[in-house]
Amino acid sequence: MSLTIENSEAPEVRTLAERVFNQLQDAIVRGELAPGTKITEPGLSKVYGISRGPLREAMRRLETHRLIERVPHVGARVVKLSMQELIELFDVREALESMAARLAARHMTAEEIAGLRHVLAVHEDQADLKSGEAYYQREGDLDFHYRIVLGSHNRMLTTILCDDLYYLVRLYRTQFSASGTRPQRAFVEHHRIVDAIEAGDEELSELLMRRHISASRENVANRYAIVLQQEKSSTLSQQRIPS
Amino acid sequence: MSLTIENSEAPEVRTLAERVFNQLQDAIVRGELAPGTKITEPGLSKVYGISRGPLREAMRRLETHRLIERVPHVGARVVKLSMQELIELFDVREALESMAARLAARHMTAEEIAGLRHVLAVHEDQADLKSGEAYYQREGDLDFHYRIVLGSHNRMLTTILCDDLYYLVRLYRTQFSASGTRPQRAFVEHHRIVDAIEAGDEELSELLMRRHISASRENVANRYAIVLQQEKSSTLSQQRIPS
DNA sequence: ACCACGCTAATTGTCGACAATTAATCAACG
DNA sequence: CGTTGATTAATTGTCGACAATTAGCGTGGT
Repeated sequence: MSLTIENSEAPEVRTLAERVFNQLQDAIVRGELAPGTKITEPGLSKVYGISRGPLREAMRRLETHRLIERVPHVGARVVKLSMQELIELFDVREALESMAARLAARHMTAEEIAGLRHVLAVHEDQADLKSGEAYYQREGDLDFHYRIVLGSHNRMLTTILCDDLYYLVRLYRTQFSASGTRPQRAFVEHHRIVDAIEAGDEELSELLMRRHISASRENVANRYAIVLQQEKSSTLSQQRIPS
Repeated sequence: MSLTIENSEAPEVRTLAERVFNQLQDAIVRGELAPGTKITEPGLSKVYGISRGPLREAMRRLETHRLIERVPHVGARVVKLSMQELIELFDVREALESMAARLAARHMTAEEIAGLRHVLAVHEDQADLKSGEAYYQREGDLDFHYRIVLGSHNRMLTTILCDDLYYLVRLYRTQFSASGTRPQRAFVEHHRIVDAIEAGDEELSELLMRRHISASRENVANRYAIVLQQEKSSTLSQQRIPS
């Protein structure tokens, strides 16, 4: 019947390494494993009840996804994210996703565009319910970008963005606990991007996506600057209690 | 003097897995392992005289670099490159390297720019010696792009381009045995890009790099179209010899 | 009191063997 | 003769143990 849909509730990842990789990935992205936490192979192998073999493979995959950092003969620890790297991530996203929008304008099918508009509608309703909160909006925003990347019909681009970078995006959002964009403006921008894609306007699609992500970066940068100042003053007020 | 050059002849890869990974990577990129060749763990472990443990790790790294393709419980084989994927690679490069050029115009130091001009000069001399051949020119061209990416001072961008994609670029060049650009025009374009970077003109640097890679893509596409036609007629003439 | 050296404990790197899954061959049947 | 089925061989996935390297700690000397 279908080619890619699994038959029942358990798609059953074929290998232990893959399963523990997914579990660890989720644990890191959701913040259950704090950044900077040292990861030890015997420890995790006991926790997950598997041998060190598959676990090493899972850790190697986590390393390539930049969710953990390893140094030979020393060990691995969950990535500690810095503002510098967050800006870098936004620059990479700006480059890749603007290209994705251009290709989406060229290749996206009518069905895919319809799905995109549907996501946007649901997205908007949720934000109406809890206006300002924009909690579920994060996943909606991610879904929006995700679908445009898929719409580029560029396998390499899709792999880099969806398999390699989006986990980092989510990790940043949890660690900095900041929603990337204000719903109001983001909605408008999202709609304009879809309009451009539907019109097949490659140049405009690319330009709008570029501005959209650039605005996100500026917004996050400003938020973070404020947080930095708050922590700074807070630290100063607590200086009377050393150590 | 330089940041990325190792201190002597043997930087001493600390682990067996890393060494065999480098060896396999070289073997694949240089074409010693033909595309589509099936890779078997016991076989390679005997060839390289190591156990299957480190070898599996090396193969996993090769997989993430897209140099081999693996399917669970079945095996791995060297990537078979298609024209479709080559175009995809060029699109990704266009997006990332144009961003790199923009950031390079913003962040590149005087020393780095001087090094870039030096590469261009050597590059040109070699092409003067063996005009038309453009054999060493490939490495020179790669070195040029490499340095601009480093000049972006964006660690994430550098990792994606230099560690993940450039091996694929080299692999494509060996498999299709086609130098990406004609030396004449490439030289001019390279010089203009460096000029723009030195002038700190972000917009122009990005635009020129984008055109440069786009032109490369068109050139390769045309060459490949010709090769396709040749093979087509050649196959037709050999149809009298089946099997 | 401070620095240097050696030792110990823990973790990573590596190895060989066993179990599970897959693909292919061969035989039997329609 | 084609097709289906089971058996067999090979490869991958997994495991536990051993070796190598590192970091921390304690001791001794200056």
